[in-house]
Amino acid sequence: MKLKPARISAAQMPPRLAQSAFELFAERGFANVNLDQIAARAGVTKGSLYWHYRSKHELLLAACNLYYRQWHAAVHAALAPLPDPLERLRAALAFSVASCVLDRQNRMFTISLFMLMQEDALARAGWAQFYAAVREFYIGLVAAAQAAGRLPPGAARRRVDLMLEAMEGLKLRAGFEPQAAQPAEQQVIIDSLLGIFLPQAAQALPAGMGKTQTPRSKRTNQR
Amino acid sequence: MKLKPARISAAQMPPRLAQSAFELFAERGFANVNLDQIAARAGVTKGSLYWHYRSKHELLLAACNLYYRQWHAAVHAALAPLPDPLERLRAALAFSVASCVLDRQNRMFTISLFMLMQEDALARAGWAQFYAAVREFYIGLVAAAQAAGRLPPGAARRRVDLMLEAMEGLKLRAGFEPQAAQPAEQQVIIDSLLGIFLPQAAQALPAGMGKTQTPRSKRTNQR
DNA sequence: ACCCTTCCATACTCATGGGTATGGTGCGGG
DNA sequence: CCCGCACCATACCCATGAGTATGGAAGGGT
Repeated sequence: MKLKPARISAAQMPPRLAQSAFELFAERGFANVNLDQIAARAGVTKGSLYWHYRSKHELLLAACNLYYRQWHAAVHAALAPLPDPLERLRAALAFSVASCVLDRQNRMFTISLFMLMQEDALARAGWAQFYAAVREFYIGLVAAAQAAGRLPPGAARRRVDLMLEAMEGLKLRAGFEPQAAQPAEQQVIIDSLLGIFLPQAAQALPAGMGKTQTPRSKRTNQR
Repeated sequence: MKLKPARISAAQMPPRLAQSAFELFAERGFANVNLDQIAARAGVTKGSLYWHYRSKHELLLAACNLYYRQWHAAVHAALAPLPDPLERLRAALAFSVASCVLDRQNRMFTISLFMLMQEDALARAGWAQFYAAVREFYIGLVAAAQAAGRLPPGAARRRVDLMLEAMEGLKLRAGFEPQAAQPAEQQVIIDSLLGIFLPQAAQALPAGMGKTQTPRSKRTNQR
């Protein structure tokens, strides 16, 4: 790999370590990676690692922030050449599905992160910020497509929320139903998610809904 | 708690240990619970634990299976007194949201389990079976409500899939947005999930959604 | 040249926890 | 009565891995 142990500037050592950490975390999960392996992948040892980071926890957060920044950069790069609003939305969905749902390593990293978030407020805050940014990003895409008449108008925020929740659910499902995570399924998934923004049953449904009576039952709220 | 160390039949020791394991796992996550604590909660020590289970992994799976059985029993008990199909669906959603989305301990257990599934085929198979059963259960409820004219017909399977994925996504979101997991939100969430089965956009708006018109502001999406 | 700061490698400490070895206790049956 | 098995407690082993102590090499300033 590395032909010469050509001096690596110390200034770029922290991101290099964070990158190594991210790759190993994505491969095996937070709990199954130790600091020696991370340092080794970066071409150094634990002594160097502890000079740049104070703890494994700090490195964990650095790896997360690295992931957030790279994800944003990649999705913006994927959309940059596309002018049409609907195509931009479709491309964003395609990238999200390919990276977040179908990619095993990304899933491993994310689920490890969700586990960490259960007990770490900083990790929670970081993800919350990332998620909010992604949400606003999608709302903007949908609003643009609606304004251009490429999507039926209305309820952009709610539909984006539903879409993101469904995507997260799909991610989890892909973890235990490998057949749902085949690359061949990508287009189906994208169309399905896109269908959330087409509420008019334009999605290959038998159009037979005559009675749409609203339920008015009383609720019993046991448990 | 336990007034007397009154002999506990050895036959009920395995489920007792599995129950203790489940409670501790739900409290702190798989990785943060050791076998001594599990045994102590069951009123025994590790020697006894290893007589009934061969490894922590085996106990893990037993705790999962216990959870699956208890969940099925609880949801069926909640629906038993309800005759109306739509009320049954609503009650099932209420129970699912209360137990799977809003309950912190349940979330902790589930996310630990998803982490475990990434590397353990048996855990994956167990959850896949549970998930399939829940899916069929909901499809039955929806189909019954549709057949009774209480829901617009069509696409029961697809909508149930979308609903379950959204619920899983909500679970994850509740983990890092505590304000979305307040008990007060329960009814909003239930109505929102129920709205998936009412494709005509007749769904009540979730709170905090005053302006439903399409925003047309330009946004700069840096960082 | 010299020192001093930065950066990194080596070798250690030490807590943790899964798993095991072994010995004890209660109880049913011969 | 006592033997033996089922069941459980105690004490141990030991691999793992985070964190630390320490010393050495590189490079810049004076």
